Amino acid sequence: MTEKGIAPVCECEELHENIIREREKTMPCEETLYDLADFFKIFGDSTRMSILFAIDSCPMCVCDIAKLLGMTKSAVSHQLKILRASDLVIYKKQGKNVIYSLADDHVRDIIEKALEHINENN
Amino acid sequence: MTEKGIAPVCECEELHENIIREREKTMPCEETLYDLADFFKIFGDSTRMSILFAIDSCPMCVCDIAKLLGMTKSAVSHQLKILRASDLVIYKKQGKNVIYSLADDHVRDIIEKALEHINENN
DNA sequence: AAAACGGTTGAACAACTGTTCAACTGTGCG
DNA sequence: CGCACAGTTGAACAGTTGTTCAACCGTTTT
Repeated sequence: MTEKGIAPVCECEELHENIIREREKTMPCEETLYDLADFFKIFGDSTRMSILFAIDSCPMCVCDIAKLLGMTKSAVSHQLKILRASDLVIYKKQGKNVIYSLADDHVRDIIEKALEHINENN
Repeated sequence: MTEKGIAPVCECEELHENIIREREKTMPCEETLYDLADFFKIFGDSTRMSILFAIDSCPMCVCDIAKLLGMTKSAVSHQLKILRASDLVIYKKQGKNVIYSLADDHVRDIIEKALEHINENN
């Protein structure tokens, strides 16, 4: 509560005030921060991560994804909707089936980097 | 419900069964999937994203971060704890202050890739 | 020693998120 | 046509998550 308001009371104010002002200029706009967070939120679920790995280099229909992951079609479909909305997957209809595949290589690149970090820090 | 059980009833079973079996072998182990998701979950919050940008190339104390982002010290500290646990930030004590900075360059790389994707897809 | 400040922590609450369930659409086949 | 199946969708429920609040610890200053 004491941190709020126009007049901060922290004693180090005079010392670090310039640092804060400096940083304020180089900070990305709020919209970018939200976009970034929303983007990463998609990857922050093991189900969606599984789906991405499943269809990586091997397009699959919803039914097969569900069977592979041991989930209901409904649950998979809900997650695919989210992945679609983020342009991470594309799909094409093939008779009764809907075949999903990865949208582009960014997904692979990002996951690659993440694996590097995880492996380095056990 | 119909999807569960040992005997899948999906008609396309015979056709795609081999695809599923193939994919099952190349799927990462469950632990890796959870680790990946947990890792990305950290980035999936605009507050934590803001903190990462704030201390990027400019180490800051908790108090300054709080003032810069217009948050309480408590809220910032809670998030820093999560970032610490994921080895994304490091810190050193300096008198009364605790100075936080980015742990390594992976963070920058990953955010870079994400920005690419976002900018391409509007 | 006492006061002041930076920082951390746990509990509580509100907001969000993922799965389930049931109902529905659309395509293919007998 | 009518049935079976693939897939989607909205509501509901349970589990998770982020912020607030209050109390606390450690260091510095007077």
